[in-house]
Amino acid sequence: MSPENGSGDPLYLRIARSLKTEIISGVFPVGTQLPTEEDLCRRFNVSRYTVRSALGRLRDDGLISSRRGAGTTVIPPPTMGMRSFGAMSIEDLLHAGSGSSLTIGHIGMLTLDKATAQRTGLKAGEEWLFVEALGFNTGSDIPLGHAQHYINKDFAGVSRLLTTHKAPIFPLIEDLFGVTMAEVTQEISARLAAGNLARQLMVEPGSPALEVRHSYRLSSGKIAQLTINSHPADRYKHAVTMRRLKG
Amino acid sequence: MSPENGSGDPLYLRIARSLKTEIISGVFPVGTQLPTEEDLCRRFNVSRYTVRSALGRLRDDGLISSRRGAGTTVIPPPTMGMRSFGAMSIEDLLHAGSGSSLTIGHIGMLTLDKATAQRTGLKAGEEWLFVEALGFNTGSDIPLGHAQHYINKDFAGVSRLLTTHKAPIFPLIEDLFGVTMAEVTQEISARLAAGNLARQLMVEPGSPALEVRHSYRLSSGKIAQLTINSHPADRYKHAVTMRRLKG
DNA sequence: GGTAATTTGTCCGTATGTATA
DNA sequence: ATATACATACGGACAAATTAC
Repeated sequence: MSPENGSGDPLYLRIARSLKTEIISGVFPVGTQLPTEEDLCRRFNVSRYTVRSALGRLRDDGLISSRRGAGTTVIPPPTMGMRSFGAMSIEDLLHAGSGSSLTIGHIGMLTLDKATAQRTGLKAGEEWLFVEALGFNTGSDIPLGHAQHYINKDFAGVSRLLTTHKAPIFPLIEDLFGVTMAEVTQEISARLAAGNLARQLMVEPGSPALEVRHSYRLSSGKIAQLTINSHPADRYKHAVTMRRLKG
Repeated sequence: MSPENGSGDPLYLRIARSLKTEIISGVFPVGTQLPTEEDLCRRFNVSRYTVRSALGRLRDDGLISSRRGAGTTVIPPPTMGMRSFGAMSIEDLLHAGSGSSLTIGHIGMLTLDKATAQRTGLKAGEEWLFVEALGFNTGSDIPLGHAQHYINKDFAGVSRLLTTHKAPIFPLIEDLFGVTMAEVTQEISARLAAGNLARQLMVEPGSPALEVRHSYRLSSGKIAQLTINSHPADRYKHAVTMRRLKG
């Protein structure tokens, strides 16, 4: 097929990427129709099966919607409101209140050593953008929490925006790179604050802390961002209220 | 394919439903392998395309996971499965706590003293049904967590059902008394296990623990049930995975 | 450790059904 | 009613990852 062949990815993924790029770049604006599957078959010189696999991927990403008889339409990106969740992270707390501040302690590329790989579940030797920050209530010198962000190097370009940014990072990545987080996993566990963490949080070593992890996955399964927030137990509680929805 | 056509649904959906029922009913327990695609083709007398469509549906539902070369595995349900962003439903709580057993340590009416009232947020002097229990993984002697349930005395009648009951209590109350929980609040915090709790959980005093509280409110605003679960940090992690809706 | 068998992933061509325009 | 375009379904083939020997 076409000579541009970036990687060893399967055909349908390359086609999906190709179409995605065109959608994002405005070749197929929101609301317009994509070419028919048969047209796409001819254009990419592949079978309809492959085209449908590619379109299925874009559907999973929430970029398009297909209807039998009618064609395939580019739909507006779903702005997902993670905030309806309650306060999920330092950023959410800071963002919500506007009465809070963030100080970034470290930012830069990091090659994961074995210990870090073990702790994060990422692969040792890989390179990630690493951002470390402390969150405060304004006027207070006592940190509310400590955050470590590991950002896929493909999206390391967000780093230049982070120094002035207080909101969650993942919408920034979505906007900037035109990708969509397909899956977010949240893990909450208890731990003890010791050593460096205790010092930064200004608590006694051995005092309890709440660790909240978020991993953001693209539809490809690739992890775009991993965030680890640590909060002293007496300064943070993770609360969610659910209501039964009635139609 | 076959002449009998229970519903107007496409083949692959009927097969997906069929497999889903078998997974849920325990024909294919969590951790086991599903039959190979070829086997399923023979069993349902359909093409591999159709079987793969059905399996794809189960994958989207988070029931199975397939790996090339290795087969298709039934995976454990996320502790709480949310299907869409921002819309967490009470029903998701129903799936909590499968594959575990419960031993009830204490059960009876309790008049709250000041300390307990302070700790629970309930009013001192009120009378509640108090149930204390330890949760285990089936086959294990090491407790997964410790639970305290405070149940509104209006619903104390559930107590006689609890000795044999393993699932969450609130659906039981709903069934038995014909009421509906309108709102559930979940609060997660970190604490240290000490004294009695450490002893019951069989951990060193001073080790970190995760405390998960659920309060169940009726539409009247009355609290029907309050549950406090305490888990050793290394035995329990609170995980939620959120996915975008398909189709 | 290497080879063969197994099993899922990808891709093709074709055909028919069904909702939409 | 007709044409269009997506949805479903079949069969065959090879590739790639894993497992078993």
